[in-house]
Amino acid sequence: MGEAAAIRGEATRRRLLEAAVPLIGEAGWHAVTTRMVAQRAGVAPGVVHYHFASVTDLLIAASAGFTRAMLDRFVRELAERPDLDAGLDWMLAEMARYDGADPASLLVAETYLAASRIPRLRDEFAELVADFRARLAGWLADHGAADPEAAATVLGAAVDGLILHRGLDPRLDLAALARPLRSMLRKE
Amino acid sequence: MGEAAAIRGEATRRRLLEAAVPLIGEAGWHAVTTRMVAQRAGVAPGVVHYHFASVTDLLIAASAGFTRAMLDRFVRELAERPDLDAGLDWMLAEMARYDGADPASLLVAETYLAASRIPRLRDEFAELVADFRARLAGWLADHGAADPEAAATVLGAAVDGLILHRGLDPRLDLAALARPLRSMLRKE
DNA sequence: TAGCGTTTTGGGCAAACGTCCAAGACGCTC
DNA sequence: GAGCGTCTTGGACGTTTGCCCAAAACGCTA
Repeated sequence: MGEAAAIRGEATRRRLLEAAVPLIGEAGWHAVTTRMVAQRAGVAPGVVHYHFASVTDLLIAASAGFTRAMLDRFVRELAERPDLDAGLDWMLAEMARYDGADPASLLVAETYLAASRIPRLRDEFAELVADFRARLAGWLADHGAADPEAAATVLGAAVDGLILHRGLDPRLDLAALARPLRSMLRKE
Repeated sequence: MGEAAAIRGEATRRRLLEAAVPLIGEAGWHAVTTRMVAQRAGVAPGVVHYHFASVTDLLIAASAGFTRAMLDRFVRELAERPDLDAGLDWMLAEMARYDGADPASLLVAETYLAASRIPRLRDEFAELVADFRARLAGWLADHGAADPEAAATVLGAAVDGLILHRGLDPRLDLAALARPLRSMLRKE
């Protein structure tokens, strides 16, 4: 049988996913079309519906995959910071790499919205975020933060919110936020 | 001249805006169509392009108008709270009224995203949010909060972020967040 | 009542959409 | 080289979109 063809097909599938990721951010979830994805992936338009049942299916797979990898990397790198202050500073520096209008930031925001209308995506995304929050709370607890569960919730929400706000005003000074965040985590 | 006609026309224009507001939240910015808005407003499809140059124009006017009124009310009611703790509790209670999947929450999120792609909307929305942040910082300063500028930024971002997160998990306990937020605002 | 300015109507138009499909291309086994 | 399974192609289909426009409706003035 055509084993090489199957491998090549898998590569095409992956290229479609990789092409879809920046497009969701650039054009918006609803504005991504089959032809758009196919063109950026360098394949014929019809190939999308060979590998995916629908455009929505492709977008769900692409956005969930990207977000999962992103959060994973975030938590993994955070774990390497020695204490709360270093972790906080790293988080703020990490966020400074995104201006809120880049494809990665926009993809996450688009996925939040799409999730509110696609149950399957909401379930998957909710699990991702809950897992992220739990791991963040664990790290906070391990490093002596006060009220780690609630603090992780506020911190996680603030990260998403700040990314949105930076889309409106990229000059927003993230480093200046270290002080109030530190107070929040300080015990007693 | 037809003065009554002009008044009636203005009423129709307002009805189109009012019809567009929930639709942006329900269907999503890109999914709102002329015929959809016209039907909900109870008018013929063509009337949209009589009162607005384009669908995008209508959506910009509708979303900006709604957001402005919402933030205004928020700041006005917050000003009535006597101290930081009462203000914080009120904010959390206010947010609990939205489950993150209601049209109002979704409209705000949709507007953030649309703003990233429509310069005119971004400018208008950025001004709204900056003004809100400044007024929130003013209230915090008046009531003795530490680092009011930075705290207002974190607080404002956390509100938006929490609304997004509640769309994924409506059971998220907002009242439990009062403690870390209080710590953040505490002086010293 | 006739004329005028404004608003409203409902259908028409080209363009773009998601999806499908018959035909071809490719690599593999006999 | 023939046959087979998988992947790829490019165009066709019906639907829906934003926008436009001639005609009708309306309230007003003269």
